[in-house]
Amino acid sequence: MKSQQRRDKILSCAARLFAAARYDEVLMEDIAREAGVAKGTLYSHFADKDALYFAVVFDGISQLNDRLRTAAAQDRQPEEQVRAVMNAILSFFSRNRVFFRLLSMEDAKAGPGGSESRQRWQTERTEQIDVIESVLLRGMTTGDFHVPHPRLQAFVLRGMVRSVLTSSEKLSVAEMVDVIVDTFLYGTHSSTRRPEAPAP
Amino acid sequence: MKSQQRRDKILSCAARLFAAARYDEVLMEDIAREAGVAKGTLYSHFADKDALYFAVVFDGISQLNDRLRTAAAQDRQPEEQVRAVMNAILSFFSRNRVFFRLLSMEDAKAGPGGSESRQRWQTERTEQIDVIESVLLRGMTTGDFHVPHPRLQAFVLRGMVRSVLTSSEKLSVAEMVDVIVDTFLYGTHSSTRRPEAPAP
DNA sequence: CTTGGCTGACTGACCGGTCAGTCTAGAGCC
DNA sequence: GGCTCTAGACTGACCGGTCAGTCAGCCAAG
Repeated sequence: MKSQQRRDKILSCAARLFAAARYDEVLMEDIAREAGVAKGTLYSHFADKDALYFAVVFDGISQLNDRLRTAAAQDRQPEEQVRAVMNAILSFFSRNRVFFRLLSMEDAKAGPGGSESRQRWQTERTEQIDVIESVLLRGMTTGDFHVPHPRLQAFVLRGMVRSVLTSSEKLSVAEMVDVIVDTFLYGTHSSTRRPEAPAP
Repeated sequence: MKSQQRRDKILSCAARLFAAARYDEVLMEDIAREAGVAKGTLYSHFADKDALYFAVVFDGISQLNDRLRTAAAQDRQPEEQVRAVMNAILSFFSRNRVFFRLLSMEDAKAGPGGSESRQRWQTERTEQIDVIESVLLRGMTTGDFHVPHPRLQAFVLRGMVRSVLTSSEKLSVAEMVDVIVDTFLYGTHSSTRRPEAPAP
């Protein structure tokens, strides 16, 4: 087995374990056993436990951000663009529940304080907000959206993904996208009229 | 100093420390020093580190849930009730940033698996959703709201609090409530008309 | 004097990290 | 092809620091 494959195997096993238990409950030995290598081998790929942990986390968020950027890059009608972005995040996470837990946990920890890794995390997360915000801003310039606090509402929109995935309601990705976009764009007050659903 | 006071002091110091660092980075000795007691004393109030940790967490969520229930109990117009509920959560968290971090972190960990504590956590969190959902349902019976997925959208509404607090935008609690309620009820699409703001 | 809570030095399990030894792939040579 | 040699990746027993939890003694209050 090639070195790269081995490294990937370690990363994916570590991801599973870190998502399932507290940092200090996950032993380097467990990761090694799970990945089918010796403990020492972990240290020839990663400097220490922390480095391995963050390698996992950054692996996840990079994949996600790539998809996000791609989805936002296509130019379409603003509403469709919001849909595309939400769809990108939701389908990534529902394919990779492990990363959903992992990134959620990391997110909860993130704060003003900061090691180097913590700062890089901040950067990557901010980039997501930038992307979402830019979609909202574009919707404003076309006159489609009315978004008085674009940045804040970008946070809200991103947060909706987490909320929907956290609820244990069983919906398809498409349905989740619908609920989010519908709620975010058209609200839940009866006075707001949303587009008619196509007749059956 | 009375035993109860001492216990409370331990709890509040532990809360601060657990919010600021990873579980395994917080030493029982640190908590003791901070609280001005000896390490042994911790063990006369709490069975072990885990018990202390969960005491902190449940202390926080109980306080929050009390306020939430109270806020939802008053009967007013549906929109005002949503405002009141959001206001309760937001003002609690902005007064107790520590609990915000702590509960967010715990939330990210929560999942299907479960020790006894984890299950109790699940119960308390579910209660919040029940309260919020009931407010939405009531809004539907009065015809004010249009909420096709009440439970899911209760999750969304609760999640908005986190999103807004996570964004580092500096807003007052009242402003945050406005943004949340406005977005949730009236959406961000230009076709939706929200009530006129009162003239200056 | 007794009691009950507090103290903090102490213990030992535990686990991150190391490194001397082993194994393997493949280069170089006959 | 077959043989040897070497680099460097892998192994896992071991080490040593760390820290949760204990408990013998202390002290203050009744």
